[in-house]
Amino acid sequence: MPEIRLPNGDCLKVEDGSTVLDVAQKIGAGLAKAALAGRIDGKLVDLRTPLNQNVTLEIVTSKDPQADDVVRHSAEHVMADAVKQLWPDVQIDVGRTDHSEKFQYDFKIDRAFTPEDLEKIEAKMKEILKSKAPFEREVVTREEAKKRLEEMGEHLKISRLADIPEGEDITLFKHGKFVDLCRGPHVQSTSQIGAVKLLDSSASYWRGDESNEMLQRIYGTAFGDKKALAEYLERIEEAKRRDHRRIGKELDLFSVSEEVGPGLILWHPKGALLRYLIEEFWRREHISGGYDLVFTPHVARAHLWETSGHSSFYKENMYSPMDVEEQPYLIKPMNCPFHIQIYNSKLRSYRDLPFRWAELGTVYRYERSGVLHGLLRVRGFTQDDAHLFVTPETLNEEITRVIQFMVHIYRAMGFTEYDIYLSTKPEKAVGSDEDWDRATEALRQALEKTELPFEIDPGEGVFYGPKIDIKVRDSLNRSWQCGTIQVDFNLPARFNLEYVDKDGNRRAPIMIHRALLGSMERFVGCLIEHYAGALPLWLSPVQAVVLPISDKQASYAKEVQDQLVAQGFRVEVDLRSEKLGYKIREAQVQKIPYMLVLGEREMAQREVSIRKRSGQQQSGISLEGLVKLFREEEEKKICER
RNA sequence: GCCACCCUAGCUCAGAUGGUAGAGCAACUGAUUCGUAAUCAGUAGGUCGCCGGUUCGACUCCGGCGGGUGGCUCCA
Repeated sequence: MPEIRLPNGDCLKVEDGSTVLDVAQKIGAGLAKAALAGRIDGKLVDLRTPLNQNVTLEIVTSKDPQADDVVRHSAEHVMADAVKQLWPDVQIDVGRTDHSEKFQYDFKIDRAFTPEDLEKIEAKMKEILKSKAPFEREVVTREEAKKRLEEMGEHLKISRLADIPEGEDITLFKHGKFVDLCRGPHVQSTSQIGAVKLLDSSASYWRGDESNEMLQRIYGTAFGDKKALAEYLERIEEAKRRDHRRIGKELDLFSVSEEVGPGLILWHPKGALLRYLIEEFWRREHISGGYDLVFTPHVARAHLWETSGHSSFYKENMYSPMDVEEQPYLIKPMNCPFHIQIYNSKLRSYRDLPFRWAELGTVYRYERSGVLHGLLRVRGFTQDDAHLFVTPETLNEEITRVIQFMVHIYRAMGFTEYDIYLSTKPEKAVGSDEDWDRATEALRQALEKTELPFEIDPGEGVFYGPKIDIKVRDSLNRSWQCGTIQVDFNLPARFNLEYVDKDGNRRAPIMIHRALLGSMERFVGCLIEHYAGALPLWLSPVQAVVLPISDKQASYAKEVQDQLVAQGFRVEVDLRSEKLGYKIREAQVQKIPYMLVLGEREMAQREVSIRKRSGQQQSGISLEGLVKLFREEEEKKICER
């Protein structure tokens, strides 16, 4: 008789063949009713999983962080069921529930689902939920599973059978008449899926490979109750309101012109000012952080890219060569070979190392039309790049230093939470396994030293080396790929980089490639969404607008503007003969941090009244007081929203 | 690039079944001088993304191209 250990420390003896659900029933009827899944030794399992050995078991109810995943996974089955009922010839592939609050399922069908189809499917799903069909689990042999799937005409699914490792139970899950090859976990019955909503449909390649046929994928979400769904939909609306493309237009920050070409950003004056402010901060911090700034050209002879390996390993992202006096030249997709040329311009000594060379380097990469997206994915962008040339002795120390510097910069920009990934050797790669191991190990050790939590992302490194990717979390808890740190033994070898060591021997330096913000384009897009356009004072293109109540205060208004401008602030004045409410609304829509209201009173006292974009008001502020207030807020870099 | 959808005034959007277009906001002009998110009136503004086809006639139907959106794949 297996012994089951419970979270409260209790031990429970159960009969052979008892399931997770049986245990829930034994502990309490109420708990059994609320049970959505189990967790055995930390791993999520289906309620119907038999307990054959001594384990630690936790019953997952709606309060569990993973509860929604179970609900969504169950909804996946319900959706596949609904689609099969509506289109009996459809073949199901697989579903997926990730942690993005969505589930999906792929279908082989010779049409694309329309929004009306989704409505029909959703209606059918709701019928199924009402039917309160219980989920049933059946363990079968491989042959039996194959036979059953063949009978159902699920040929795509049969190929998935081969993915199940030998020795693992092959389980079929059934609710109503619908049977699916699946591992679970599922809720007890469809009635526990409180709310479903289909979100979208699109095509996707079978097994994610673009040489395969396309399947139709439907995305949906599900929650235990309707309130949670409503909150989710509200979050989606909020994300739409913050869309940097929308805010970028509203605040007149940037645009893309069909005439110029897709993925090529035009920075309008206010957007350019925002970028300038970030860049100035970036340059100052780099100089004080031990970096040197460099500038390099936008094109180089094709030969340079052959030496670097880009011509073979990065070809699909590079634009066609141009002819310059019968020599082929290429537009740069990366800055590294140029910095390498600077390194190679003279003989280097170990005493000179490390070099830390930073450049806001504009690169051009061919991105397929379908992937372009606002400022986040473009064809021409400026990386906040740097290359460090270091000796093996200081490699780890330098990586640690880069990570710490990066965190410092992110904090200043208002980002305090990160997801960090260590990406290892990809399939297409240059260099020996030994170098790759050394480089990967260096990154890992540096990360461990900083005590920042990270995950391994296998096979996701760049062709010349492994990397650390840093994603910042925004105010909606979404994560954005920004920084990257890469260790590289390959380019130094390809370009024969060397330095003279203490003993007089020549050795190869190691390169660290790194970008913190990623690119100015992406980072500004990210900032806009993080702050919903309400940028902190130090980054606001317009920091304050002076609003005289009537024409009588016009000259005083200009005087206030002039004085603040003279103090280095970015201040506008609205002299139009509009009512105060109108001017405030406009400033509010423009997300200007401070509105300075001037009427008879203020003019007489030579003061201003302030209204923050938060709605907060304060009157009787002297100009000196205002300057002090602004300076302090700029210094803090923190934004009140 | 692939799949689906979309493209009407600067912006947001209306415009069954084919008969060459409208609203709100913005802009401009005038009046208003009004204390914390929209004062009133008037004016102007569109070869309905582009090219071709069908038709007596196309913003509406068909085809091609361009651009966009959501995915797939890829990525700073």
